[in-house]
Amino acid sequence: MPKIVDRAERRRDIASALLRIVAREGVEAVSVRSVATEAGVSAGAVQKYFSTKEDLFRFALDMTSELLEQRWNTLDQSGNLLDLLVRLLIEAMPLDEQRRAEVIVINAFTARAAVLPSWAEFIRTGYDDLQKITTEYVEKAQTEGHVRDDLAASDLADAVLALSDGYANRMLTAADPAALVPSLETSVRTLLTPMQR
Amino acid sequence: MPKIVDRAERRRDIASALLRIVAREGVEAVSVRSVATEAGVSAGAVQKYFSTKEDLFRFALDMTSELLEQRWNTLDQSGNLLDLLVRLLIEAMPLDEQRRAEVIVINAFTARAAVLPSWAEFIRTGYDDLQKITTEYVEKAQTEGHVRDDLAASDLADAVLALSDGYANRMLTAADPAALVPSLETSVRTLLTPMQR
DNA sequence: CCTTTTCGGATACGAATGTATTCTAAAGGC
DNA sequence: GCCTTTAGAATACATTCGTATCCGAAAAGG
Repeated sequence: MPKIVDRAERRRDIASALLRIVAREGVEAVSVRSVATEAGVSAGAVQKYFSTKEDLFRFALDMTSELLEQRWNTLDQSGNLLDLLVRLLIEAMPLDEQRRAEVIVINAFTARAAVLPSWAEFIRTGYDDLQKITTEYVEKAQTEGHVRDDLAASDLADAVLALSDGYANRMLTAADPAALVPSLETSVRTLLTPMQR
Repeated sequence: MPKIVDRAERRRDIASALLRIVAREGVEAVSVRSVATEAGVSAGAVQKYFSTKEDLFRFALDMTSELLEQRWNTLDQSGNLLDLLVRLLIEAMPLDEQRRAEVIVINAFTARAAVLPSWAEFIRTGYDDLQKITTEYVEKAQTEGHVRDDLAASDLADAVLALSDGYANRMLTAADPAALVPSLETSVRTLLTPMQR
């Protein structure tokens, strides 16, 4: 009896529109109406799928994480763990519009989380998970001898995540973002490569 | 004949109010009215000193840079250049309300710069200056033998700035920001210390 | 074919925004 | 002591915002 649509896909469509706006005009350009226009629907339709603006933002953030994860999973898994880690990091850099949007969205959420306790927990949890995964990754790389083991894996993971974040931020406003990639790679390898080569 | 006030100081007062709001409630809580209330004046007074909201933000950003620079200049200059650099970096971390505000403001501006070309140049120039200064600093430290010289100073400077940025961002939402300081110090020293110790 | 349910467009509304304009109170030079 | 200039409060105004409400259209099962 009812008119049936793929609700999940519709939500992704709308969230994608939000991400495009963020990439092109920034977070402050996001409104229910601007997202609706970008998605080619009315504001009422957006409200149908997201009862509130915060819902919409949360969904877009979740979707961003998933997209990033998907891209990681489809990555070339050959080579040693250090080489793979370097590829993962470069994959996370804002080198095209899609990834620019992701970085900007994550930044925007971090900024909000710095000030809204409820969001802080959300972001912190995500970050802690990432830190944990990275630490385990580094530990494995250490046992395989591709990463120095004279420092704690968790400290190295912190450093790697900070480097990743810092370079990503820098690339957002750099005249030629891609030009920073070699520097990123050098930094990570320098930090992680075992000594006495 | 006229009523006379210290115009420059008044502007700083108002900009400080903005920074306090940013630290406490985030950038989206900043409006002409909220800043006026925080500064204890009317919205009309704020308009008297800043013709537009963007002027106000720009001034606050400039002031932030100056505050940071001032703090650096009053820092203990003893010890070798690597130790001093580590102190500089820790000094830039958001470990109290004042520095939290600075980091959040800079983040907010970077986010805007990623999307508004006119702001991009502003931020980029500031970043390029910082990169240049840091590079010169690293070069000096290299000639004094406190920093490894098997890598280009400019790459090391990039890495240091990225680490600084990344750790600062992380601390914004971390449950215990100060707990990350040792990790930051270890990372920087590991990256910069000459080999064969 | 008709009825029921959902889709999604249109409109309404109060709050908040940036900015322009207007007004009055005060301060210092003549 | 008056007069000019400025500080800064008050008010006004058009926009935009998020959200609530209401409506017609379309689709599928009976």
